[in-house]
Amino acid sequence: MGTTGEGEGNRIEAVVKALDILEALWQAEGAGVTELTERTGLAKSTVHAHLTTLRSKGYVVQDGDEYRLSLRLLSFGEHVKHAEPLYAASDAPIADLSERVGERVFCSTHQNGLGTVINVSEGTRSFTSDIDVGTHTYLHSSAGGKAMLAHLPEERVDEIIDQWGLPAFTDETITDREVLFDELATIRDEGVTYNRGEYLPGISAIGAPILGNDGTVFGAVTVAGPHHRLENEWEEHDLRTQLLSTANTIEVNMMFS
Amino acid sequence: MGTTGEGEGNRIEAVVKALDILEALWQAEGAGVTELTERTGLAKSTVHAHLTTLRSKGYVVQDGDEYRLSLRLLSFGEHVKHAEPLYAASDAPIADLSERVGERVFCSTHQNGLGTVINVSEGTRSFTSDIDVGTHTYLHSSAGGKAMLAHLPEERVDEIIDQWGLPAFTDETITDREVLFDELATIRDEGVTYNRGEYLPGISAIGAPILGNDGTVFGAVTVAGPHHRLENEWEEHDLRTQLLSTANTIEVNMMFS
DNA sequence: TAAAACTGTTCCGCTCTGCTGAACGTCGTT
DNA sequence: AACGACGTTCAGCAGAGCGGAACAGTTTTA
Repeated sequence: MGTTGEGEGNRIEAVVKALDILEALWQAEGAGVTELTERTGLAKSTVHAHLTTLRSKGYVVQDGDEYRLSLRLLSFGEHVKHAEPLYAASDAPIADLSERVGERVFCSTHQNGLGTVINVSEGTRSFTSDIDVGTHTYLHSSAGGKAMLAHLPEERVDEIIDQWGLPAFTDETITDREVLFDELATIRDEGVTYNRGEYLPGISAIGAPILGNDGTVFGAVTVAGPHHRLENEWEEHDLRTQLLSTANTIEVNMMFS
Repeated sequence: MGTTGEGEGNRIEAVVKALDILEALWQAEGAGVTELTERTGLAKSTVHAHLTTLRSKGYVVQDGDEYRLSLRLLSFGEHVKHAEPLYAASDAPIADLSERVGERVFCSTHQNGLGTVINVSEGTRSFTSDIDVGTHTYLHSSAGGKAMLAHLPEERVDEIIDQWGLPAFTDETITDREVLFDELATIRDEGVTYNRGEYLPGISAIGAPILGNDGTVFGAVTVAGPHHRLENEWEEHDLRTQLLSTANTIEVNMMFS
């Protein structure tokens, strides 16, 4: 996932460097000073000074010659999760849906033009994947993401494309602006989106938006699974109706919070 | 909870300030520039510059005149949670225990001389409390914390007391070094710890350590609930045995990870 | 056994940058 | 219309962050 975001002129370099180090530490799942100098391109002494600072504030722990992210970050994560109304509102509904269909169901929202998974309910037959709570996704390449894009103002969609582009993950990924806008139009008619291997080969998904009274998008619900299995489900159990029902339940929950 | 940690001489001030702002933003659950200047004691323009930096890196979002922590922090939180072997190892066992006893069960670990709750399983009769995943606790005032202290080297316990002190939360909190060490000795005999309103009035808890083969402590399991209810449970269902069994299950799980 | 090649850590000086206080623009209120 | 609150911008000085090199360990190599 892209690291920068925007240019935005006057940033405090020291803070940017500290955050770069945290991100590198995250990717590396723990690393030594030298490894971090390679990953960040900073001087060894600079990395060291930052690590000392981060450790003294409790965000990093030192374990012999290895530095790792500390559990301090957990409280931030839990905080933002619970601060997001969708988290509580989606908890029961997605658990219910995943139990009925047996597949993985997740609820995501958008921020800064990217999607973030904020709640996951495993199905009994869930495949293993790298999608978990906290995962960031591009909006154009996921079912839930497209469902959200379809209900954002068109100029906002343009901004997002300008900022993040339309990178391809598989041969099926939509990379053309016009094609995307066409699909968004049909989504608004049908109420749900499909994703057929546009992000991961062989993995399909169905997504529905979660809307407020005034039409603003709060997020999306997505059911994901292996391509063939989902196609069957879709016929047998009328997945579309169940998904819309779940989304609607979440919408109602959102009104009382 | 204390914010600093240690003196540690040469810290990068800009980074310290950025983290202070993040922490203030966390406490305030979103705030404007002016509120943050009051909370942090920094100049308004300084706060603004930091917020711009944090926003450009995606850690903070701006919503009109209010800044909030972004969902970006969620990926960090989930990362450290899953990087901690205790998380996966405790998931099933504590769910099982909380189902049987009906009370809230949580699993915590220690880092930097503080406890952190890394997994919670709600019981059917759980009371509402501010203890949740990510919550930091002082080790001397919680059942699980004392269970962990009891199996740390004595000099390490001294260090921790020197660093964090023995602050009192209720009249029952242990504030005397000798008393604490006496209690730690009896804990090692009995295998479990009790907490009778030492952190929250009227709330009791029972904790057991999670130990490795070589005797090192990985963490602790704790059952918490209203005082009178827990006393009954304790008699009826022999909570101590069930708790030790759960702790042991987690210890076994830890060996295969 | 010695030395070479790694680590993480410290030191010091230069330059650049982060900090501040004040001024600006823009809302909502009185 | 004047006021007060907010977030934002500006400019200049002092201090602090940065990097290169030297230090102190530990493991690997000859």
